[in-house]
Amino acid sequence: MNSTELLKGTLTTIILKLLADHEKMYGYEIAQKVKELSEDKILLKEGSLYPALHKLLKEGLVEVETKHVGKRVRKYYSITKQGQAKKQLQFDELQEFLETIQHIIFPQPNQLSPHAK
Amino acid sequence: MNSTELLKGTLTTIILKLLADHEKMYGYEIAQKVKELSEDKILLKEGSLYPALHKLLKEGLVEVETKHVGKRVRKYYSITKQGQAKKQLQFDELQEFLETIQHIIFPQPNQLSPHAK
DNA sequence: TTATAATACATAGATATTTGATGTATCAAA
DNA sequence: TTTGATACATCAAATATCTATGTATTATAA
Repeated sequence: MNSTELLKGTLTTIILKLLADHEKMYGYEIAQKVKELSEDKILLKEGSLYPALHKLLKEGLVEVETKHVGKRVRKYYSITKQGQAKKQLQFDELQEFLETIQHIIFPQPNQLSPHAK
Repeated sequence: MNSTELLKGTLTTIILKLLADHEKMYGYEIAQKVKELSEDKILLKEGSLYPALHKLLKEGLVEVETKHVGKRVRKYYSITKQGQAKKQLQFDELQEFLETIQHIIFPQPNQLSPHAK
């Protein structure tokens, strides 16, 4: 019931967003970026991240390229055209959801509604 | 992967919020209210609502009063003092989460930051 | 030099939430 | 009298994420 619950449904959206912005990133890098951008509030666990990436790959929303750095392997992921489209869909959905939830939970009238019902 | 995923973790927050505002409501009424407030975007299913109410009851966050309307039974729920406190905690968590997620996903500078990084 | 932490991948089992399906029953309206 | 709305309820299934665990490399600190 900590805020990790709230994360559900947003993980792939976040990943697609980062890949849309960065053109290629590897798993560990994504996790670090999320940590950084969220100011340590969202800590992606490997057990969430890697399966999510594999799923995105299977769905054709990202593609992967393996690189060897020293003796280490890095798997760079990049977003596909399909992934871009999916990202947009998820953005719209998320945007709408955020508005809806704020509408319910924090019903302060916004800038343009002088007479809230 | 529809927006119902996004709902996870917010259901009890929504219920507590409505009960905090309305002092007593019965299940069906809650479902209708959510439907109304969300403009038909969030449709609470019975299979989600009733178990959630039962759980809140068991945790002492709400209390219940049975009323008979004609031959029908209605169970009116009201929020407890504990529930109020919990609601506040969840509000704070949600608020923070919404800010964080918007920070990641929709990084447009808001009204008061002329020089976004 | 050796232990520890960070980097980098991976998977399996446990957990929790919600949905879908199904059930009972009352009441109002067509 | 049939349909739809009201009003409760529960269970099996689906889904997503986390915890825990594992392997291995590299850098840093002791």
